[in-house]
Amino acid sequence: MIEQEEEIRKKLAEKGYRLTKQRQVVLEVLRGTQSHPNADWIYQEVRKRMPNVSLGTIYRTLNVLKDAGLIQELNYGSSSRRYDGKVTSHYHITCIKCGRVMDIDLPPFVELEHRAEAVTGFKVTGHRLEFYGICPECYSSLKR
Amino acid sequence: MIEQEEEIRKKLAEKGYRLTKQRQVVLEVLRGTQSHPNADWIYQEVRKRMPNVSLGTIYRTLNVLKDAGLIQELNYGSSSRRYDGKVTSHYHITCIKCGRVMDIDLPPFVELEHRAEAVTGFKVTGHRLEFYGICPECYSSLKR
DNA sequence: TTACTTGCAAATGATTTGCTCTAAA
DNA sequence: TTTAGAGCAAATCATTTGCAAGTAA
Repeated sequence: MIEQEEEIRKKLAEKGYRLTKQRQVVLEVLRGTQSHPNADWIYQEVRKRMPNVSLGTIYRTLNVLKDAGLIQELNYGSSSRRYDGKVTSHYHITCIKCGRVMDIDLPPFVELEHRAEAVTGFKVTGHRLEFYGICPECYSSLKR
Repeated sequence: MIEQEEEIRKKLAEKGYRLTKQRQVVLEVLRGTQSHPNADWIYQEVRKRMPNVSLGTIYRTLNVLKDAGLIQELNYGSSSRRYDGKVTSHYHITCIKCGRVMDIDLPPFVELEHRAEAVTGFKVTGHRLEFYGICPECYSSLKR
């Protein structure tokens, strides 16, 4: 399930980074949650295993992991950036009541990029699609 | 072309806001540009016409105009929020080389929301779709 | 007249950075 | 052994807020 340590080391090395204990733990924390946490939440989790880690290291680590293609950054919407241990392209939906972010099980709509390319003249390299709505829990509490 | 002053006043009044000179000028600046500027750029522009305006007022004004539905906030991606004088729903494309943001002339894909709703169980209220790519200018300079 | 708004400056929150020491390769 | 990385604290950047004075309705 979890990517081999050597695989991770290799991806880091390609960008000139080393594999450190801190980077390993951040990655494990991110892969071990369904939530899409921000730096501070990750910091609290990592501290449980490494009490001396600093928030600055968390930020630096997240940028390194992102640069190495090991994690994904989801910074649209809220005031702080959120991270995702999944790197395969997929969409998210945010609950406008409780702020929860969920993965959406839909394949990427590549045809959207073709249409954008045709209309703009840009060489389109990617897209981001974010849905907003009310989650089942919040929806039922609205009716109560 | 430009919405009537009374129309603007009405939209503000619906939310309990007054129409002030500052709000008028910010709105005019935003409607008078094709770019999708951030608060600081708007501040510089407004200062040309109102030298005593403060940056705090710009921020407050942008939030008021957004709340009244007179402008749109585009805060995904870059470190500072960008604003758009158009409120009709449309998509954007960002050049990953020069940072330019352009409007895309495509109708909203409402069927995407239906598919997300079917898959997640959320009551979907909206979506945001952002494209990334290389603009024609940057693309041709790459080949030089 | 009376709230709502402004300008100003200080405060806040998220993220980055400089520096010295530590540890990965 | 060499050089990237960690921890700590200070710095930075974008945005918000408290307050006294100004102004739209």
